[in-house]
Amino acid sequence: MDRRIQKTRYAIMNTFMEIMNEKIFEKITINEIAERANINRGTIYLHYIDKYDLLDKCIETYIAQLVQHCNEKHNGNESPTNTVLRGAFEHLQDNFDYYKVLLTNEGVPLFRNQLYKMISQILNKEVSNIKNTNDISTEVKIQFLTSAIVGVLEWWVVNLMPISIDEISKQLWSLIECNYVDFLPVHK
Amino acid sequence: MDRRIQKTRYAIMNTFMEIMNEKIFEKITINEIAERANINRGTIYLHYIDKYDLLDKCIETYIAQLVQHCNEKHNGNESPTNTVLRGAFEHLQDNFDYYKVLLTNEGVPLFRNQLYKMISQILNKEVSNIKNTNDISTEVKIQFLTSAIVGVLEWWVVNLMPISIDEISKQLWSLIECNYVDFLPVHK
DNA sequence: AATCAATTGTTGCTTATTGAACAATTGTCT
DNA sequence: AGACAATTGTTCAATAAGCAACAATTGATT
Repeated sequence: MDRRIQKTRYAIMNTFMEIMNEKIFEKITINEIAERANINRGTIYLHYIDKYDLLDKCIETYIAQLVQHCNEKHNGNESPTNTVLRGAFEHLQDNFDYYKVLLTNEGVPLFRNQLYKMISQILNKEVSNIKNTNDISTEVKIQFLTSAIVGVLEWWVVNLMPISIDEISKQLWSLIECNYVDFLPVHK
Repeated sequence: MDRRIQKTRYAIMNTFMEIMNEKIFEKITINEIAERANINRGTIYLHYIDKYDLLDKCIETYIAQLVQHCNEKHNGNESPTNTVLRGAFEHLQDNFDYYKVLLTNEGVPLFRNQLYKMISQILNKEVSNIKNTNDISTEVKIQFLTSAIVGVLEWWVVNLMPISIDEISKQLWSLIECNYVDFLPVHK
C-alpha cells in the first residue's frame, strides 16, 4: 500500500486512541483529531465517513493485527492452539494502550463483538476436521468456549494485566484443554 | 509551509541524526536513511542534493531553532543577554541528542562554524548601540568573547551536561559580565 | 582484471494530501 | 427565541510524495 496512506491512517488512529484515553467518545471532534495529528481535516474524510466509522475501522484494524500476530506464532508449530493463545496475550500486552481504551471507553460492545466473532471463527476452523463424540452439540460448545475465552482476555486487559503472560496463557489453556480435550484436535 | 514538507524533512533529519549516532558519516547511505525513515528514496533528493547537503541543512536548521528559542526568551525582558544565555542552554538540553551527535561525530567543524557565526552576530548586534570606551578594538573583543562562549557551550554538551542549567548559565554570565561590563549594554 | 551487488541521481507518470473556501448543522449563552 | 462560535462535510486546483525504471558509479569479492 502507498506509504502515504499507511502513515496518514496510523497518525489518525493513533491520535484518536490517544484522545479516547482522555475524554469520552461523544466529546471528541474530527477537528480535534486533525489538529493533534497534524493532518488536514479533509484528509480524515478521505479515509473515514465520520468518527463512528473511524472507531469501527480502529477495532477492525487492531483485531486484524491480533489475528495476524497469532497466525505468525501458529505457523509450523506442533501445538497450535497453545501458542496461538500465548500470541494473543503477547499482542494484547504490546498494544495494551489501545485495548485498554477499547475495552473501557465507548465502543466496548463493538469491540467485544469483533473479538467474539474472531475467536469463534478460529474455534470453528480448529474443530472442523474432527467429529463430535458426545451428545453436546458443537455449536453450543463453541459458544460456551468463545464466551469463556473472550471473558478472560477482557478481564486480563481491564484489570491491567494482573498476572504474567506465562501464567495466564497456561491457566487458560488448562481450562480449555482439560474440559474439552475430546473436542479439540489432538496434536502429537 | 505545507505540512507534508514539514513532516518529510523532520523524518529525514531525525532518522539521519539517529543513524549518525550509530555509525560514522561516511558509512551512511541515502538508501539507509530512506528505508529507516520510511520515505521514498527519490523524495530525499527533492529536498537535499546529497548527504553532505543534508548534514548542512541539519546544522542550519538546529542553529535556527536555537536562535528562535533564545529570541522567544529575549522578548520583553529587562536583562536580555542573561536570559538569552539561559535559553541557549535550555535548548541544548532539550535537543541534547542532536547536538551531542553534531559535536562529536563528523561535521564538527561545520557545526562549530555556524555556532560561531551565530554567537558573533548576536554580540555584534548587542554592542552596536554603544561606543567603545577603552583601547581594545571591539573586533578583538567580540572574537575573544565568541570563542569563549562557543567553547563553553561545546564543553557542556560534549561532557554530557555535567552541571545544571542554572549553574552553567550563571557562571558563564558572570565571566562575560565581570570582565566586559564596560563593553556590554547596561540594562535598567 | 573481472564480476557482482549495492548505491546513486534522475526521469515520467500517478496518486494522496494540502489549503482555502463554502453552506449547513450543531450546541451554548443571553 | 435569537445570536454566536464551533464543527461538519464537501468541493476545487495546486503540489508534494509515491513508485518504477533507468544508466552510471561505486566497492567488495573472487
